[in-house]
Amino acid sequence: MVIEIDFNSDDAIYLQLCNQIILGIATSQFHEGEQLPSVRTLAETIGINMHTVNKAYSILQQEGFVKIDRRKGAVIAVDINKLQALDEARQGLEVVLARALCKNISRNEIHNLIDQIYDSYVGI
Amino acid sequence: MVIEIDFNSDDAIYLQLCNQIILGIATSQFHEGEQLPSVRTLAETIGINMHTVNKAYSILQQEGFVKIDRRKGAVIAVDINKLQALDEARQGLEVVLARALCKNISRNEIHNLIDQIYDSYVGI
DNA sequence: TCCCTGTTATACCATTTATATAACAGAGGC
DNA sequence: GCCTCTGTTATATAAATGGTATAACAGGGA
Repeated sequence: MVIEIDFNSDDAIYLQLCNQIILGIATSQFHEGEQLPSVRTLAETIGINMHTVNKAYSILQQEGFVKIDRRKGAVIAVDINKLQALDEARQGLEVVLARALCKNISRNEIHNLIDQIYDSYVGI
Repeated sequence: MVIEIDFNSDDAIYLQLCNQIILGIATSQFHEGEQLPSVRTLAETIGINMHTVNKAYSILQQEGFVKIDRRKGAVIAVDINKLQALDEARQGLEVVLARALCKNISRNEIHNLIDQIYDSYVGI
């Protein structure tokens, strides 16, 4: 999977890294058990510091998307905690929906966006 | 409207302030044309610095939620740019949905969350 | 033994966040 | 005119964050 970092983004590099990898898992570009590049090689590939990659991996581990093994490095291993995941999804949606509602975006328009994005992730 | 700031939050104070006010608009606790407290009084009320409030108001102005008048201060004035708003909503949803999909949250569960949140905002 | 892995520690610099003062200009009320 | 309210602007400071740069350590595989 190609990981792209926008160095002009407002988002921190380690956050973009996290999001890209999560997106990769969601779109089946990364599959359970697959090894991610080592912190040193990925840092070299992208052209950033080792510690920045390490920070991203550590957060992904903490959030239950990978497990880190001293031998193999970071391995995709999604830990499912449905209740917690639902709660986090709700919190994220609340922020997005408040903005959308202010801007006169209808409930249906949001539902349509959801379907579009889900389709693009899982394949139609 | 009561504005609550969590000083232990990871989110910056000015960001929490923005989100609270946007939430207030979405839930009709603030209505078009209503004046927000002056930067000094709101800062005093919350117990933070004037410039922190000023930063939040400036961002809200930039994002098209308020207009700032030297005489009246910040006034709720939502500027509707549907295309841009839809695009921003999509970007926000993409991040939330990627995480949700990884954690085995179904499309229907998301749709239900959307309905719940929308209902809680506009009143059933 | 050598090399690869993550881990840890330290230092450094730039940016961001938040605070603290201070002063300025426009507008409204008296 | 005077006072007071608005936002605006300019500094300065302290703390936290983001990112980089080195270096060294320990575990495991070839």
